[in-house]
Amino acid sequence: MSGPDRYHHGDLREALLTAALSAIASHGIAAVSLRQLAREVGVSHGAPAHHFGDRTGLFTALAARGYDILDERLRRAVAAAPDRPRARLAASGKAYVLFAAENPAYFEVMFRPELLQRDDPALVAASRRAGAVLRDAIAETHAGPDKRSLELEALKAWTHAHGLATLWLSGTLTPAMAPDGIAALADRVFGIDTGTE
Amino acid sequence: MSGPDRYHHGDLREALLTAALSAIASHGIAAVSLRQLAREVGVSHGAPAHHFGDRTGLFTALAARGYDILDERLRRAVAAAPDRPRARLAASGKAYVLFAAENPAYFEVMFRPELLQRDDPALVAASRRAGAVLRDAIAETHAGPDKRSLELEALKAWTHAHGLATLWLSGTLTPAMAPDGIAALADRVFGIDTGTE
DNA sequence: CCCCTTATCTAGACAGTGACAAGTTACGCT
DNA sequence: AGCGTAACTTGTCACTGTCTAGATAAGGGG
Repeated sequence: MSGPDRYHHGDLREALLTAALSAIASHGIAAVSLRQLAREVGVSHGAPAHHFGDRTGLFTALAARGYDILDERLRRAVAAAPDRPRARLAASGKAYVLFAAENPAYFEVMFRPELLQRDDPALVAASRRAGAVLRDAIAETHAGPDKRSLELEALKAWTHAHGLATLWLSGTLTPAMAPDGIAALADRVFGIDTGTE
Repeated sequence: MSGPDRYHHGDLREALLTAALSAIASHGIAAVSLRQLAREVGVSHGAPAHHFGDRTGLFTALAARGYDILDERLRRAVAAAPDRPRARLAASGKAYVLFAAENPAYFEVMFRPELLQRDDPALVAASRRAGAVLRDAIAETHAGPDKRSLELEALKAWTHAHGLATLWLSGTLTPAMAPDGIAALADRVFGIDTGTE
């Protein structure tokens, strides 16, 4: 019962998720089909439905996992940054962009609401966790309890990082704009001093 | 030959484009099918292929049209803004976000590279035209010929506007972040003085 | 007026898809 | 040992994009 062709796969859910991830990375999210994934994993075309119910169920599970990874990346970046508020903010912005650049498949699925079940508990929880990191990093930049302006600063930082990430991933940025890679570009955009300016 | 059921549609290409636009707006881009569009327009399922060749051909034509509208919006905003460089820059950023908010279907299709033929001449030309407006608005904010820093400022403004637009459209922004609509939010993010701060 | 070229559209077929329903197999617990 | 249930298979349905060959209309010489 340990043969490769046993009835029970053993860890089909995990196998499907990783297969989906690499399929998105190599052929784009639109080209991912449940049947193809099932074929790659060596399972019948109806099997995925048991674990994810739906096509959106699979993508939702992937997105939740993506938020977890992003969360961890942000926390590490903030912890490693110099102990100055602005530096922490810039570090988290850069970490956000780098996460997107290094995990395009996760990032892509995370912001495609039509492919997600947005009220899925796991997804909502993971998303909240990651969002809190960014907001905490912002909170340090403000001494006073000006909540209104704090929210605005958080939003500015988020939109900035998100815009850079999506434009980079969509391939819209010309090579002239990013001659030395996304990391260096993020440094410049977020005003991180690398000695080049 | 002016009956509603004549063999030649007369303006099938245009009819398909507008049908696609409203279909995207109401059911999302993933739910748009060539066959459904053909059905709505009252034409056989193979007819669209003649005008667009491909599913991506239709979306490419839509995207090019979107860039033209964005171009015009940006030009008008810059022209109407106060004659101070920073004000023009903020106005163009706001116009970018408002274009996205008011034309979600166009905006969505414009930044979905997997649905587009990115080397289509009409698309490339329209995209270049719109991009030039933003860069010109930036150029005015810089007196010196510091090309490097100019490119950076243009990129910052673009990523900022693009991030805000995509986050707004994806529905990721919580209502608490934008209690008074996207226009007011854009004002705050771009630092346009509306008397609230 | 007829013919022929060209653009436009129809009709049929094919492989592939997501979803659903019903049946089959194996695991785990008592 | 037996049984409940989770895991998976098999078959089917309506639908999709794309390809093909054929039908129809419009227009321009002769």
